[in-house]
Amino acid sequence: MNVESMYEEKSTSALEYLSKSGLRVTAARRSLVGLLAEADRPLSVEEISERSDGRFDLVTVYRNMDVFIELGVAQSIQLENGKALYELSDSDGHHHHHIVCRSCHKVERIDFCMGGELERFASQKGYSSLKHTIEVFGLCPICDDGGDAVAMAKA
Amino acid sequence: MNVESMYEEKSTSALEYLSKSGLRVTAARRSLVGLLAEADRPLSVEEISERSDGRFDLVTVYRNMDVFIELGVAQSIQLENGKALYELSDSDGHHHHHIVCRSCHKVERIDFCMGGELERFASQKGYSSLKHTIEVFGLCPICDDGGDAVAMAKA
DNA sequence: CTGGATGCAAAGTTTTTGCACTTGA
DNA sequence: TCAAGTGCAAAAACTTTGCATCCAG
Repeated sequence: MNVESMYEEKSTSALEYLSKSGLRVTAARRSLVGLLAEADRPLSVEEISERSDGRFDLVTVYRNMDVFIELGVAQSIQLENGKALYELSDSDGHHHHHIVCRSCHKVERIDFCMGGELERFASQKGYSSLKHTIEVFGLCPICDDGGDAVAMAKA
Repeated sequence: MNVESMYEEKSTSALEYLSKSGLRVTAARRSLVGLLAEADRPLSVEEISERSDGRFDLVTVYRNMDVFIELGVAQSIQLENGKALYELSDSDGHHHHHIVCRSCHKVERIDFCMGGELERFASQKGYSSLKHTIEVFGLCPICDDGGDAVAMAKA
């Protein structure tokens, strides 16, 4: 399978799920899902808006990201500064986490998840509808070198 | 040791650390640290402000929480909605995480941390200055019962 | 003393809301 | 058809900045 058809599959399954859930597959939602599917990394609201090229409004991003997350079609990463990045969920339900560079905001995927134990613990405590977030923040190799220089430039 | 002296110890060690770091121990910082030490759970900026009873300004909360976090004296929890809660770090450097009820926002402490493996992984990838966040979100036993009722009321 | 810290007011940023219009099912 | 979804504009919520004043060291 080539890369394009992978994106297509990801989009299609997300849109089908919307439809099955009784929600409409609008032009804006097609674009939004497509754009997220093609992105090689989680995007901020601002980035999504930039890449939309006027096909839909900022408000539509906010409203639909809420919808997508509620539905489980997308998920968000909360950065240290309170801003969020969004990405489509893996269609196979596979769960993963991220390493985020706190300087350049590059996001690297960590393809394993150790949340099971945590959720089991929470479950024992009587909690339901569990979700979890696990993110690692650090300086990536590139920014680590440049880091001191940047710090000095600011001083 | 009674509860009050525990709070006192927590505050004192945080304030001493400020001082050692060359920062001033002001009245506002005393209050702020004291208030966080006495709280039985992480607080939002709004809650901190409410509990300050006019002893310091909202701006002072923002500015000092940044300082405290930079220093490692406090840490934040990013909620699903992008808002943050703040708490003093354990003075022994012991690391812990939380279960947050997504309905009533009650926060329960999870007294173990499985972040070591993650940070090791990130470290191997060349990342430095690592930190991680692990939070579990769910409905607490109380809200789980009420949950349906609330959902119906909204519909 | 004096530079770090604070308070107040004002600006900047991000997110939500209201409402008329459009459109997918 | 006609409610769900959208865009625009305006409001609300949240956070940061500038600057005069204050006070901890």
